[in-house]
Amino acid sequence: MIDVRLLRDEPERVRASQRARRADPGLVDAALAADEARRGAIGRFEALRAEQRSIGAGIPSAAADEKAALLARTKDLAVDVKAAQVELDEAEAAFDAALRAIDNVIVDGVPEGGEEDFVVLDEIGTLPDIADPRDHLAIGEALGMIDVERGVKVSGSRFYYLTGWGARLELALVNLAMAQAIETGFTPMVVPALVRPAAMEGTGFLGQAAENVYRLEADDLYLVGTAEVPLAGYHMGEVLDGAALPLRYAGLSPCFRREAGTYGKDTRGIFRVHQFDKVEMFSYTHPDDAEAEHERLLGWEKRFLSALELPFRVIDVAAGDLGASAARKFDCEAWIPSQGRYRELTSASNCTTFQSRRLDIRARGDDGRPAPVATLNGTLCAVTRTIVALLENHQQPDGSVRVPAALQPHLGVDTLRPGEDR
RNA sequence: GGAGAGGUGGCCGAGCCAGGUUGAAGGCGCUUCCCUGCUAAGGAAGUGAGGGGUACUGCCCCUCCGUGGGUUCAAAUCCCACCCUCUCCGCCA
Repeated sequence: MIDVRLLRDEPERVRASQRARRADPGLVDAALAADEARRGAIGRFEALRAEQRSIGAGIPSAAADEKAALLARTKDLAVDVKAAQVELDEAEAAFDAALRAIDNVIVDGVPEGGEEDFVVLDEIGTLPDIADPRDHLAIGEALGMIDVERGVKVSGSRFYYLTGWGARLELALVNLAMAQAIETGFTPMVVPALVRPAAMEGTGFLGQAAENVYRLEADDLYLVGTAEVPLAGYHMGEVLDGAALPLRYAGLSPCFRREAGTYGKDTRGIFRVHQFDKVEMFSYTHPDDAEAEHERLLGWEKRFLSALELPFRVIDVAAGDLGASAARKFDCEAWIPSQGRYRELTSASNCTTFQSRRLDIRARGDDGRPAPVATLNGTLCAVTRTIVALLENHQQPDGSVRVPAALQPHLGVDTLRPGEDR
C-alpha cells in the first residue's frame, strides 16, 4: 500500500500516477475522505476513553461514599466508549480498504498508457541470420531434450518433460545463474514453493493476479508463481539493521502459474507453461537507493543474457501494464527467430515501499526510527523461456545447437547434436 | 494422526490462580558520557512500536503483551474461539 503521508501531502502526485496507469484517480479522493472520517472517529473515541481511564484510576483509592457515584458514571461511559470503538473500527477498516485500492505511485519517467505504450531503452546483440528457422520444440524434440507429448499425457496441457540434454541444460543454466549471482554478492537461496496466505497477500498476488495463482484448498496454502513471494516473505514482520542494507538474495524455486485467460496463446512448446524453474534476484534497499538498485538488477539481467549470446531489447513497461505493486518495470525481451519478434524473458520491478508496508518490513535508519524498506525483484534465469531462446538463436543448419562459451563449463559440451542423447 | 507445552518490547526473559500509575522487572544488544596510551574490561545515564493532537523539534493524549470476541467501572493478567510455534509418541522419508 502507498504511504498515507504522501496521500495527504501530495494527493495530486497520486492522482497523476493513477491517470498514467489508466486507473481511477477518484480513488485518491475517496481515500482522503475516508482518512478525514477516520481521524474524526479517532478524536471522539480518544476523548471518551481518556475520561474513562482517568475516573477509573481514582476508584481504588476513593472513599466508600464517593465510590458508588464514580462507578455509576464510568458505567455510563463504558457504553459510550464501546459505541465509539465500533465507529472507529469501521472508519479504520473503510480507510484501509480505500488506501489498499490505490496502486503504487509510479516513478517519474515511466511511460503513460497501456501494454503497447512501452519505450525501448536498449537493443543488444545482433539478430541471427537464419534462413528458415525451426522453432524450439522442433529443435528440442530432434535433440531428445523436450517431451511435451508425455507431459500432456501425465499432467495435461502446458506441461512437459526435459529429458537428457534438456535436463542437463536446465541444470547448467541454473548453475551459471547462481554462479553469477554469488559472484555479484547475492546470497543463494533455495526457497519454499508453498506459502501461507499472508505471504501471498503481502506480495500483492491476491489482487488482480489472483486468478493465476494455484491454491491448495485442503491446506490453505498457495503455490508460488515466483520466488519473489518467499523471498519477500523472508523478512516479513521484521525490523532490519539499516546498516546491513542492501540485502540481496538469489532464490531458486519452481514457479506455478495457472495461465488463466491465455487459451490459444503460445500453445506450442514450452514458452508458456504451468510449471518451470527460475532463479530470481531479490533486493531489500533503502528507499533512496531503490532506483539505482533497479538499474543494477537490470544490469545483471543484461549481463546474463549477454553471456548466453542472446539478442534482446530492454523495454520500459508502460504504467498501465504494471502490476499494482510495481512503481516501474524493465523487461528484457529476447529475439525469437521462429516468431520473428521479441518476447519477454526477464523482468525487473521496483516496488519501492509498497510491498514492505503490507509485509511490515522495516529497517532502522540513522535516526534510530524504523521505516519501510524498498523491495525490488528481477529475473536472472527463467529456465524454460531461456531454453527456448537459446535453442532458436543458436540453431545451426545441420540441426545442431551451438552452446555459448559461458555455458560450456557448466554443460560440458560446445555443441548439442542430434543422436547424442543422454 | 495421538498427547502435552507455549506465544510478552531489537533479542532473551519475569509478570499472569491474589485483575487497578505494568508499556510492562531483570539481562543482552544499542546510543552517549566517564575511566583508559589504544582496545577490552569496568562505571553512569538513556533506549519499544503505531496513531491522533498541537500554542509543533518540545509536550499532551490514545492504542498495542499471537488474533478475534466476551466478562468487568477497569485485563498482559479471568472466560471462549481461532491461528501459530515447540516437545514427545506413532507413521513416512
